[in-house]
Amino acid sequence: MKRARRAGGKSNANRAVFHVIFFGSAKITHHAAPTYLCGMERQLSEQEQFRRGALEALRATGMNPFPAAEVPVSHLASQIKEVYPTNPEALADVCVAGRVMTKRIMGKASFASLMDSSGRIQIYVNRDELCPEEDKSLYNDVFKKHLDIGDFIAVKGHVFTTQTGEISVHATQFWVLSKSIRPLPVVKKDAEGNTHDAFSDPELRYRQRYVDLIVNEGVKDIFIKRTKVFSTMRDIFNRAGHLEVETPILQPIAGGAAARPFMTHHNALDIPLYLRIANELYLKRLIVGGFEGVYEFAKDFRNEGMDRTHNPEFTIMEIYVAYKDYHWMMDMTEKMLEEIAIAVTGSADISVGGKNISMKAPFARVPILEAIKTHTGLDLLGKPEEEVRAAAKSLGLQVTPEMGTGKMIDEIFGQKCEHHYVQPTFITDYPVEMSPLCKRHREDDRLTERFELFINGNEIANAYSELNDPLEQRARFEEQLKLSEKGDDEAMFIDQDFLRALEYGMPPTSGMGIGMDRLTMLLTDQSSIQEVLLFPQMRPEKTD
RNA sequence: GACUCGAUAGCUCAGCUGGUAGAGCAAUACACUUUUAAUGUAUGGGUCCUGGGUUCGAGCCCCAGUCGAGUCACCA
Repeated sequence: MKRARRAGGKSNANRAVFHVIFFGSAKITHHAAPTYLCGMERQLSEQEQFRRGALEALRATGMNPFPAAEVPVSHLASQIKEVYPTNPEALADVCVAGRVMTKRIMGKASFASLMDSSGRIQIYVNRDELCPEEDKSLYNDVFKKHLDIGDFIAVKGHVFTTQTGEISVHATQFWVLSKSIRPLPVVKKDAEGNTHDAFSDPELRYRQRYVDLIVNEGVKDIFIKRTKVFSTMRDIFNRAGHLEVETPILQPIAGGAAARPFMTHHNALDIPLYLRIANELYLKRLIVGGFEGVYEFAKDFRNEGMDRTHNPEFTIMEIYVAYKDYHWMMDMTEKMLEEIAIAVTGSADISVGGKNISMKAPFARVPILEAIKTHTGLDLLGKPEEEVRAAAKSLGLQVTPEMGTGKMIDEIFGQKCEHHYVQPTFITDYPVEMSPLCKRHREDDRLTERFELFINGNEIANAYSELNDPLEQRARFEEQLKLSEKGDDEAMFIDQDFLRALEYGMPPTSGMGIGMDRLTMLLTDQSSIQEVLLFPQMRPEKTD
């Protein structure tokens, strides 16, 4: 009953729209009446006033500038361009809908281009075909005067090619779907493909991402590719039988990483809560619980500085697989990244900032102390803290007394080695002090079974053979506590529940986190994280 | 957090030595029935980021602030 009534209402509305548009014919005078300025808190620009005038003028013809009815779209712009060259007869009666992006009026004939989700298509409108009767107001007033760049319209007609060879829709009917009352930046491209008057101010582009997506070619494509990165990775994991899960974002202890958290408060429980900085400890609890492969695309939050590669909220994919080690994880990762690169860019060879990078597996594997030896000549394997400190100083690094061996080695690698690894390289076997959640190396207990993957000099992934000895894990947390007392504000908290879980027993497990934003930056050749986030964090706009 | 650069019309940008605020696109009006950065003619459009100061006079010089970009620091 309810459904039937709704369906009936819809088709009536459809008829009503056609009726008012094609038969309404009030004489239109164009001026910006002051009535619709009443109650506006903001001074309107001249162009906004003209557009509100056009909106009222459309209403004065009896037309609804914001009709409710479903639009009977038959083709996307891209489909028309695809089909026409081989089968033009199939396009004798099409209906396309989209946003008006350009308008060229040439007296009794006009061109406009419509943009839909697939791209642009030109439409051609001829006065006497649109208005075969005496009354030419639909063309002279509605199309020529009240239709603006940015408006949504639909047109019906047949597809043809113009004298200059452009596939176009020869419109015999059109109707307004939604009026735009704010002028859009008009970005033009010339015959040589040069862009003119680009909408390029980064502040405006990020704050008004909707405008950026409309007028800047290629922006949509970055986000389509971003989604492709996620969906390809998800497919690979699902194919392997791993389970996608969700774990808490509000956590009583922000664990699993070294970072300053955002803090919030739960009113009913009257307790502080933290926004997660990682989900590692929760996913490992699930391995304890008997799942053998779990993963999550997790929004993490870190209350730290913002720059070209850091946004306060960002996305990490973490995966944990039981009975595997970090060698297995490297094998899996390199194959996966090759597959994703091909899926997203069409090739395993990608170009990043003018550099050619091969994402073809296998990737190089270099122990961190070997990397330091190669790039500094210093052999730090098994060296006591004082010797490492002296080495760091000799390399011109700032070292403080509270920095342990691990931190200093990390510093040396970061400053002197990291940027050399442009081609994908697994840096392995980090000192145990830097990796409190990672299992000791099976052959050298000063090291851990850990790797970080570097591509284009940036860290993309971080993985371990996970530490599953509950007593050693407790001891490592206690080491962190000491670091914290020494003044390291990033040292980890002790998560007692996580330790309790490990005490029940966790199978040998390998885990990895991949920075999804940075992976997307790499695969879309973007040097700023803001270009791969739809809505990057910004300071609030001033409101007056 | 430090340093550098920037903010002028809807968009992109000029603006000289401190002397009435400029261009292109967009807009408005007219012309133009296959154009495409359409074209031609005419016209309108400004809190020069904000607040102080110097000066007869500030878009421009000085001070403070806001917002953004870049570099560095921080950041597994």
